Amino acid sequence: MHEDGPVTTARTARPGRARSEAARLAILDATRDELAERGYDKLSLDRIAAAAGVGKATIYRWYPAKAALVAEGMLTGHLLPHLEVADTGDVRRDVLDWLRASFSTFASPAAGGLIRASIAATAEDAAVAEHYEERVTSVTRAALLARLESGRRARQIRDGAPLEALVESLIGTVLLHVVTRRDPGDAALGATVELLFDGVAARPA
Amino acid sequence: MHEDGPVTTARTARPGRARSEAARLAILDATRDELAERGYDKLSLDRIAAAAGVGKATIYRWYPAKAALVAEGMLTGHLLPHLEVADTGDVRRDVLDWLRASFSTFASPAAGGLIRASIAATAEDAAVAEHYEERVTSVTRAALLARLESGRRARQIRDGAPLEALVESLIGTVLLHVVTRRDPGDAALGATVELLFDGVAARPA
Amino acid sequence: MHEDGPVTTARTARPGRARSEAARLAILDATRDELAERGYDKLSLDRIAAAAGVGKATIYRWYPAKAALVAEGMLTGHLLPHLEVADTGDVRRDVLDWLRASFSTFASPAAGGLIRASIAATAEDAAVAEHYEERVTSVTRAALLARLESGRRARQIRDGAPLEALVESLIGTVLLHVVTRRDPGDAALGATVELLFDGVAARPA
Amino acid sequence: MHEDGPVTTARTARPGRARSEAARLAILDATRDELAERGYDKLSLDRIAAAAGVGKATIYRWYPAKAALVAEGMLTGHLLPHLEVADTGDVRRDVLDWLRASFSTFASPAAGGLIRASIAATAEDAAVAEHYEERVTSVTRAALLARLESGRRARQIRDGAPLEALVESLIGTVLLHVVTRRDPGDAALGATVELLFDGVAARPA
DNA sequence: CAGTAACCGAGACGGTACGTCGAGTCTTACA
DNA sequence: TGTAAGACTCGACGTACCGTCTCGGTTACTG
Repeated sequence: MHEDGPVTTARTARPGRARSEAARLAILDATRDELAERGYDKLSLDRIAAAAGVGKATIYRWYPAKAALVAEGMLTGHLLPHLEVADTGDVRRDVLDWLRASFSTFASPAAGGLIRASIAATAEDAAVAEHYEERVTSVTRAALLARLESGRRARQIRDGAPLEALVESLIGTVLLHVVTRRDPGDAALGATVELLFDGVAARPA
Repeated sequence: MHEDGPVTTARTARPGRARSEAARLAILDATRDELAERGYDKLSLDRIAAAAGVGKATIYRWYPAKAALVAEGMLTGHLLPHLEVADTGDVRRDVLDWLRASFSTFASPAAGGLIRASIAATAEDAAVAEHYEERVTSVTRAALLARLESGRRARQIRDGAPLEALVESLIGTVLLHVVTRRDPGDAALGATVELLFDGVAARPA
Repeated sequence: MHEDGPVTTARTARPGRARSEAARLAILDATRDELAERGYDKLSLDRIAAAAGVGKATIYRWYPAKAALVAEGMLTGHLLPHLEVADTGDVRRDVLDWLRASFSTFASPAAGGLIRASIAATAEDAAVAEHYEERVTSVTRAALLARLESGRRARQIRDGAPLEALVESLIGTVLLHVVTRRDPGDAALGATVELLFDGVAARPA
Repeated sequence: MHEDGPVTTARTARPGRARSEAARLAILDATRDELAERGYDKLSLDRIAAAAGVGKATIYRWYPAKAALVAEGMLTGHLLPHLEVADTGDVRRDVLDWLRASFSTFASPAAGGLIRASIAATAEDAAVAEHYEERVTSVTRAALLARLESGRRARQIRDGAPLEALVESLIGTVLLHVVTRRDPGDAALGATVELLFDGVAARPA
């Protein structure tokens, strides 16, 4: 009656020197700095390696290509900050605050450069796009959707409202302004919230 | 590449050649093909020059850098198709049709690759972003806005409605799906139109 | 692209910028310095390119590989000095002087390093060996042979003497000492000349 | 004899696992194969380690550097075959046979590649050159010299003949042909022997 | 006979150099 | 004199090795 044999060693104990998590994190940090400073297509793996104090081969040992490195950085939160959606009880106000926070975050050169680099990487590479969707956008999407559903339960949002479409419009609006580098005034953000909650259709009297 | 007609008059003119517009158009065509096939950051001016039958110096005579070439290509319509906004009298339907046409256009690999390359170029380079906004987005923006104002005059849209915000949401929604390569079903497009016209707010009975 | 141009452009007048002879010479000079300092297998094309003020691609435009670069340097005399064989009327003395000059030349670190690097390149690569034989060894061989034949005409060397074998022995002796870095004394050089002229066989009384 | 405790470790046996002679021999065999196949400067310790079924650190535990490995391989006879000098009573014939055997051995691709790799290593590295001289060349030198002195005792070689110079010429001639990859005919070997025994000087009648 | 110290295969590490390719500039021959 | 062709410098790419440093694990001497 032997218990579990060497089965547990099957996965964790490879031969050879263990891979250095410290090196991996140094690479991601250096990548974030380079991306913020120079953008995606000016990214140089030579510079990243030098800045991280790492051999170039180590980068390729972890990530097969430049795009994968950027993708990994995004999904581990090393590159992009996470924005919470508050719940004050007033769903319109919480959505507006999220919009304001998003725009003020991405208005800074560093965060703006990072997000634009991520968008460029996403636009260039389908695999990166998938990572981005799964690990970044979907988190934001879910957070917004949860807040909206909470608002519906609070009877601030009507039953049957197209909440998914609302989320897409919110994120899309932010994305559009980030890409075109336009800064909407606070009034425009208010107008967006008005639009999404009240619509534009003429009301039958 | 074609021959200019009145070649025989060359004696009276200055020595040298006067054929330039054909080369310029060949460059733009080759750029469009390369962008659609390989994307922005894999764009090679050597390949473009070879494909256009043109010397590299000729490209630099017109465009100071790679980003400027892409920007110029976009604003002359060589890269991106222009989508009309119809006016059937029913503004909801016309907006929905524009959404459908946009998605079906960008779902094709060629047009999708082009628009994603443009987005990457835009995200990389502020000057390209400005060009893009001035010559491409603003055209679409104006066309949509004109249709919406026409709808307001027809009493299908209420006075004081945030039409600019609506336009941003529409374009942003399209942009988001293009970048993430997700294909919304037709039902989702209908939900987006419903959202933008009717809002989500609970109505006072 | 049409082909009704003058046929006379066939070989000498290619289109495009002419290849820079100055760059080629700078490459060879830098190669010589690197070889003398570090030897053949520590030779770095990056360093050569930097020292010559030349792009690495330019080196590869001229020479397909490291070995070919070294071979070309040798055959153009950029790497190895040429040693003359004097003709004072006394063939033994002239041969001895050539031996002395050869050893004193190759005893210096710079010339010794160069010749050893050339030997390493020759030993590594058959194509280099062929170049070396055709352009370097054969010149020395011919010069020595000419002097020996002149000595035979002066009745200092017997008819039917194996002059080619003598040349091989002379060059081989020099090569052996260069490779093993041993410095024969002057007496040993004299003994070599005595050997080659008088032989070792016992004489019938 | 009481104060210093661990002095007794001066015995041959150290604590810990003994070094594996089998691993050392596998390394030398793999080195020989790699050298014959690819030459000295393409030698890869990674490949040697893999071929020998040995960790790279084991190689460095035995040999401090690539050059030392090659040197050690040469002096243990793992890399180069040893050529005997026969003694049939006829010294001219024995020398000629040694020359023939040397050339026929080094004419084979494997032995030729090995000897050329050794020459390259020797030319590159002074320490290797010293090893080579001490353990390889000097053995051949001594064997040839012994045979020549035996010939002198048999009155086939005159007293006072420069035997060391003869040995240098013989080895140098072989070396020269190995490096330049030229194959002398049998007649040329005969001419070399004639040269070394009879000289080239005109004889006073 | 249990400890333990040096060994072992394996392979990741920081580096250096490779040979290729692309950007943007400059030069030559031709039209 | 403008254009194609293409060589130029510069610099990044992704790969291969070097020589070193861990890993987990294996002998074989020692206490």
